[in-house]
Amino acid sequence: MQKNYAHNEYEDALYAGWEQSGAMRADASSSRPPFTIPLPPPNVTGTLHLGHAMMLAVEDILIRYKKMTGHEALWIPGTDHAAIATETKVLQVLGIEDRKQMTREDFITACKRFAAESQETIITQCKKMGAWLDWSRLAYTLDDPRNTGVIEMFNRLYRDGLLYRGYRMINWSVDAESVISDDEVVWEDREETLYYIRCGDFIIATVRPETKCWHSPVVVSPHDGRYKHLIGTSFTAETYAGERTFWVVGDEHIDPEFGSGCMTISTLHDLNDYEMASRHGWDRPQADENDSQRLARELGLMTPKIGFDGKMTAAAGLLEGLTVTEARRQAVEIMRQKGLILKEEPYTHGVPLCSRTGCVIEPMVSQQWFIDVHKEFLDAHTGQKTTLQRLTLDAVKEGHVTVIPERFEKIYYHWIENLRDWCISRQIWWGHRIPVWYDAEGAVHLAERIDGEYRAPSLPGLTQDEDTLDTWFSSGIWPISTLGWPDAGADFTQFYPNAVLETGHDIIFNWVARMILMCRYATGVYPFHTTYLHGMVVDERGKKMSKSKGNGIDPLEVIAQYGADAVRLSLVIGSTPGQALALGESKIQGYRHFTNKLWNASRFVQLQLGDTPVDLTSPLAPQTLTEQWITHELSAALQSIAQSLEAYRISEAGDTMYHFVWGTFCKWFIELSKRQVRPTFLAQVLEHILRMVHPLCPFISEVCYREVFGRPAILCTLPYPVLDYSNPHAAEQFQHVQTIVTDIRRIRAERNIAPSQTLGVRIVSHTLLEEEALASIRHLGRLSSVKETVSDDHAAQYDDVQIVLPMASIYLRVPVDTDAERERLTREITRTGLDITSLQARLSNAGYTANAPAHLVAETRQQLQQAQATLQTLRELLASL
RNA sequence: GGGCGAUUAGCUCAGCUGGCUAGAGCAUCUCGUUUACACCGAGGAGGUCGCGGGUUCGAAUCCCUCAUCGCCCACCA
Repeated sequence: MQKNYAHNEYEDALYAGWEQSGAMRADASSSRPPFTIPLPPPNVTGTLHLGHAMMLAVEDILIRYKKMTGHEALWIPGTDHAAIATETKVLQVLGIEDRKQMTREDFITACKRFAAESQETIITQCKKMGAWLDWSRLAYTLDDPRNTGVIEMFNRLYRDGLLYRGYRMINWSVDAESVISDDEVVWEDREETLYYIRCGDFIIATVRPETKCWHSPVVVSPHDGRYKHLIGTSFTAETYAGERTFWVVGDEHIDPEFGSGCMTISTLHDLNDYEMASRHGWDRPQADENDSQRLARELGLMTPKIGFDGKMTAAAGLLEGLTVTEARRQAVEIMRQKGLILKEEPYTHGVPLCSRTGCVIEPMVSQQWFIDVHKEFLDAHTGQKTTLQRLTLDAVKEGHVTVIPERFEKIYYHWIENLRDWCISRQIWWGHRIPVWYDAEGAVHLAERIDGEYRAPSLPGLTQDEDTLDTWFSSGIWPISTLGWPDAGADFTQFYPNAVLETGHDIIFNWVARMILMCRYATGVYPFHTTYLHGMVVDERGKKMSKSKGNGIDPLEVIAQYGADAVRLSLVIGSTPGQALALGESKIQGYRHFTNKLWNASRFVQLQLGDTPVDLTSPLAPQTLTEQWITHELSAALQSIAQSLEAYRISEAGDTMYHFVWGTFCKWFIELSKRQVRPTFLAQVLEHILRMVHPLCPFISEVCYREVFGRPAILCTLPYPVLDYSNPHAAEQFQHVQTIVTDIRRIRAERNIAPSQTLGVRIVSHTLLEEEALASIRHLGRLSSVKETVSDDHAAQYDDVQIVLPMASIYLRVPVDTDAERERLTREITRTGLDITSLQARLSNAGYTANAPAHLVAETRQQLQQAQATLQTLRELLASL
């Protein structure tokens, strides 16, 4: 073995070996208990970022651990076609502005080609992290089996009456030329101008002057003394687009304090205005209409001012055809000239933006497909009436799905309780085309399933809906579609429901909630029992990483530099679910040192072992006290790690592992092995450690295993080590050894005594140390001799430096520097005195002795006794100097 | 506007249901070429646990007020 671990020489080859072995493939006919994780599918067009790296690390640790503890672990990889994201990217690559410059067929071909090329990239990159994925089950949201699932889901919802097509106000992304869901809208505070515009005798305040070009009600508060007597009157007034008719209406929505206390409305371009219009019955013909409703109808209040191309319509008069931005500029200019603008003031407010393209969202009214989440239907699985909303809420409320961390449950409830119908149609081309065909009368026909495959209905003269499905529709059935649903094959039977869904907390709504909704609806069983939400990875100063800021860490670069294991540890240790993780390169470097440490520990074992064969099948049989102690510690560490992992406390498990390997095994046990060693035992301990470390550090653990034991094992297929060994006596002995050795070392450091200079030492202890413990002290403390007695009858030898410990006094035979010694003793006395004061205070408190648990009180008493004895000895020492 | 989280050593963070002198890693200081490792070893320094109250025998931990930072939801003509 070389002196340093060269990860680059091993990682890719190891991964290739795992793949070729076939061991990554899960067996659907296995009798072992299943443990399934669906990999949250990265976008096909994406490249690996730290969020993916975090996800892969966490899930891989769980999968490997579960596999090693006797589960049939299945981790299904896949990618997402990422509808709008991919379209945007493909348009960029093709260098065209609008998909309509191509035929639908050609554009989709271009998307397919791009997706296919891209997918290879992300898959290769996932492998770099060491992910134990079952590539034989690789899925893609747009492949045939998943397509079947999508259509099946659509048809079932339709037949249960849970899908409807209707006109609604939606978020229109002008650049994507599509509706997008509320979750794809991001709000940004922008400083714009609030214009005060003359409208007859009224002054209206608006940030959207370009929309003030059409007939409209002037809406005022019904309680506003300034205007309420005018309600019901009408008038004509000048707008930038010419003379229009206005009529005064009262509505509670108006805040008399804001702006001028009145406004005109744009029914088709603002949600509140649209709702107001429908509240007042302006949006449809009324049987017994009032003046306001008549005007609305006659003057065409429901006339669009902005088209789906983002340009002004004929309603804008001479500004027809301009973009909204340009129209705003020119409208203001015209109104200024006409003297209609009375005041302009800066105004900061939230502006809705498209998260995919960054353009401003135009609220528009259009015909879309929706999932009705509030409608009651008969749940085929329970025979009960319910709603999709209720099913989704019950998932967490009734404990079918546990959310980690718990606080996200509240957030989940809040969101589901306010759940709105889900708009699932998109006006883009890349994705699952809505599986609906219309006949000449507009009646809906669904796809027909023949020989397991869905086909267009056989009736002639049908046309398919032009739109595609929201990308989250196919992601929503991911936990079942990856297992072959709607067919209840071996995979579905064996591996459903999934165990854990692990993802970032940013997509709890648009993904997690929707999977719960769809999968429970489709199968009657909730799709996973645990949702683990990892935190977002941010930079060292807590800022979001982004390419534009240049503060991002590229996982591939750091993997190349420090190794995948180090990257994994740095993402997992010190990271709390749901909590942002600040990651800097120094942290990764730190864990690189750890992997190198493990490498060198293995190297030491290899050197000790030579050609001696090791029987790795026989159980660990400690003989000496030292061996008993390390076995005890190893057993405790294994138990602790298992407990942590079972409870999804991965950081805690990593921390325990790290400290056992470095702090206990390397720092103490290997050093002790240099005095006396049984190489086969040492090797066996290492072998346990490598298996223990494997889920966290799959590469280095396996490399070391092969190097030391000379056999090409795949650690993931071996059992996770379990030791049921406890030896409190050995543990206590070495607790003393460690304390005493540390104190001796401190004195050496303080007195500048060279390590090469050996010292004599005499220990007077209350609990006798075993011969082996004494020998260990002699070895680690670099001592020439160690003597031990129980009685302190030689305490008079004050030419020695005496260290006073609770369980022993240690006499170090070194030249005494009186001044230094006085200083040290005074310091010790002060500290012990403080301890005594605090212990006495605690014990003299009647409440403490009465209320605290008995063992705590007894412990305190004992501590006080020891401290008092220590103080006594220290004082005598000081006095004798 | 509503909600959630964070605030602990110079930096990044642990600290689970209240109970040992509040812990790690990195950085820093001193010493060190002891037959795995300088990507190392030994030792040290460094914290009134954001502020102020409260509950309790006992609070970093539970409750309240405030402050700062961050996130989420809703949304303002």
